[in-house]
Amino acid sequence: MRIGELADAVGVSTQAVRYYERERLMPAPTRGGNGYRAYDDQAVARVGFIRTAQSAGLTLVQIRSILDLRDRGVIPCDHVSDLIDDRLAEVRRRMAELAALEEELVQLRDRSERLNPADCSDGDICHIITAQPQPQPQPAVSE
Amino acid sequence: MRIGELADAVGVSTQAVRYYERERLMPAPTRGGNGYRAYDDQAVARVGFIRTAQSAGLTLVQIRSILDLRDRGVIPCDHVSDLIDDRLAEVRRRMAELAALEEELVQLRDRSERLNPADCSDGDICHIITAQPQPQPQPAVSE
DNA sequence: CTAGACCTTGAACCCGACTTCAAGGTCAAG
DNA sequence: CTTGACCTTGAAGTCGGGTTCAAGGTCTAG
Repeated sequence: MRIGELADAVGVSTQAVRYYERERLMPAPTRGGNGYRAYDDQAVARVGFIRTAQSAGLTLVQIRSILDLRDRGVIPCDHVSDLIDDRLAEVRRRMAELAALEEELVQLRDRSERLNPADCSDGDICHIITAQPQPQPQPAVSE
Repeated sequence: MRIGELADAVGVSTQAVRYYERERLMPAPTRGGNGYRAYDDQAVARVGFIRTAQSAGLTLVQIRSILDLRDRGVIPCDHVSDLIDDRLAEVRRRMAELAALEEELVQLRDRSERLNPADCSDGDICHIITAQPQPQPQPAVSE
């Protein structure tokens, strides 16, 4: 199987497959006489695993740590379990942040409906969003 | 007021202030005889506005669009209102995504507790995370 | 007069997961 | 024999919001 077929089979780009190889998530494949990469079904499973793990929100570094264990013959389940727990905690933290942000946005929106734009004085930029006192340097809620 | 005082007053770094100037969120300030930037209270309010808008999750490009209107003498409230609505929709979309991801992770975690690592065959990488059929190329849930 | 705390500039670097570009080699069909 | 679809490599670009580095100039206190 060539790289394009592998990529099509899993639904990723060929560049992504080469990228995984560079990043050592995929082993260097055997090569045909023409220098083309040759893959077997295991490679399909491996790229599939990578994508599934990614869809669970694991980073490529984390996924590589799983694959490294596997390649060294260690059953990675305990490690995977830890990573899932970490990720779950992170997702919940993030959800809480977003919930707080949502509330703030709803308040801003309500305010924008209550206030008359004509009252927006020249002194401030916009009366909907007004500068808050800066207790801690709040680096903003990133995505 | 010099740049360090402005930065301290708002709680940002001096580099961030210069960055806002480069990105045209802050106008080029007047300069003292020594070439130092000189700011007034309006500048403090403006940087404060930027940070507050950022904490509502607006991007610098969006914030600049607000400031541009203001600088051209247009009351930006309607535009701000639209941006807030957009952002709110985005946050809610994101929360829904995260909720789905959370559920997936909980299922994975439950599975990891049910399954015995010893049953993890050599054929797959890890029996907790198994490749799913790939209907649409799922580019993973990004943060 | 010198130390140190400020200020100036431009350029490079950071994160992650790729994509894009450039410049070529290979192979099957017509 | 050419077209076009594949494949190869390495380097660079993308996104956002800055930070870090390098190499200086300025000002104030002691």
